[in-house]
Amino acid sequence: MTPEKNKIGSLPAVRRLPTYLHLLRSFSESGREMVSSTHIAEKLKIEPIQVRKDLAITGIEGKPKVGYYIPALIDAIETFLGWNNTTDAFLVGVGNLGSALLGYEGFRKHGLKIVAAFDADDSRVGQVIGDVEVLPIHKLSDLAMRMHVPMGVIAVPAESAQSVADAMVLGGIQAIWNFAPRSLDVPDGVVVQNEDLASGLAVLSVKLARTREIRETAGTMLPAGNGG
Amino acid sequence: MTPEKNKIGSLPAVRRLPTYLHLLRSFSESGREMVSSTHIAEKLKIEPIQVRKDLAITGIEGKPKVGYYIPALIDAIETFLGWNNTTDAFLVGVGNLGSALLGYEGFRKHGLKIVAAFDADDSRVGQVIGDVEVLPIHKLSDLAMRMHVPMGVIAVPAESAQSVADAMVLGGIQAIWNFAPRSLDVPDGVVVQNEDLASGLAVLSVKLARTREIRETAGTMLPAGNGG
DNA sequence: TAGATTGTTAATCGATTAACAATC
DNA sequence: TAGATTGTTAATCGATTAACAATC
Repeated sequence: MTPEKNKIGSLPAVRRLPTYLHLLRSFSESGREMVSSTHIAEKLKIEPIQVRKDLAITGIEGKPKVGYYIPALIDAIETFLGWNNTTDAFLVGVGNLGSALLGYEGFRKHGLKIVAAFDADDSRVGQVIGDVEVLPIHKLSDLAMRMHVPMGVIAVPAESAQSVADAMVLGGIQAIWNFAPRSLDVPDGVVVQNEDLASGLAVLSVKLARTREIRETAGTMLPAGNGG
Repeated sequence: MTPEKNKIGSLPAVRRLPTYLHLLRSFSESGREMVSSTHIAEKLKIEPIQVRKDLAITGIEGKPKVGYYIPALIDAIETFLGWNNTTDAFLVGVGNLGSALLGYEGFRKHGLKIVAAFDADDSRVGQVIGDVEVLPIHKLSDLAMRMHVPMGVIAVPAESAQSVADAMVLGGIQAIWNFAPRSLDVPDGVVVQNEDLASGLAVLSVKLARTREIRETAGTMLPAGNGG
């Protein structure tokens, strides 16, 4: 009954929440007020029951026959994710990916504010990317401690990821968003989210290979393709 | 028995394969030849049985008591993912993220080669990023058709993602790696992999909130923090 | 009211984990 | 040989889907 009990929600459901949020915001911008699970499901090509189950973890309640009140739903998702409060973060590694993350305005809408960037490469130190100056990596721990920064983003090569994580832990950082393709050793109480882009590519590669097989098999089974 | 029957493997398992691959390559570089599931599991902090199950989808077989022969294992994973052949791809949208993807050398190791980039913004057309010149978006369909490009990468804002997908489909592209935060309408036979960075951030945000709750609860239950 | 939609409770499905025989 | 590790078959766990009573 009470919204937001100690529900955590299944992780797959949590992963889907930002997708709902995007859609709801676009509905909201086009002046819409109410939406049903059926309609959301159609747009996202999933099942209505899954939509209702997913939204339930935020504590929101809809109205039978009517659906959900969009502003309340947006607020419920944002609150559940903690995205209506800003979380400060340090980013380490201002190569291609790091610079892209630093320059991405959209994180603001996700409550994430990168307040400082670091790099081990002296030639990058002093650069200003986005609004942020790149600082030498050895200043990270101390600064994180003094600023009580809760989150760190790792965008360095695999080889240096662990040492960066160590520095973050030393600085009291509690959550690490890790874009380096290797697993990190951190003490209990520090949470890590690995974001290996190669995972998505792996799935896509396998799917592509499969559709090709199907296509070829179909080809040998028919007299001829309906050629062009 | 025969390696690579029509096994597809569970998607979560496929997502983990690149992680194994990274680790195995680093073992390989340090001159190692054999590895057991136990050892892989330790490094990645997962269960040995999961490692064996995951590796089994590639068709590889290990030897009792000894483990797996690393070069064969690397080859099996690469073959399963199709990463030992190069897949050509077009990338659309050379903003922050698009440029980062374009500049990322590591995709070569994943069999992905971005052979052309496109943008709707005239001021970006003609720029050279990585080795690739940025072309006007209206050339995409025709060029994709002539070059038989199988894969497209979408790195444009949500609003223009669908029209880019349409152009890709028109050009005969069969697999779309979509970094725009919205779902795409594509015909049957075209596969889409959505890569919404916000999903990972959502999970991390919820985990962080949870650890904080635990910390605070623990705080109220103890006489005092072991201060500093 | 009648009907559409929610939210709960149960059933199914798939992935992970456990147990253990086979084997080098 | 003895023992460690694989790979198979079974059990558990969790997420998705289905069925349906509650309700605006």
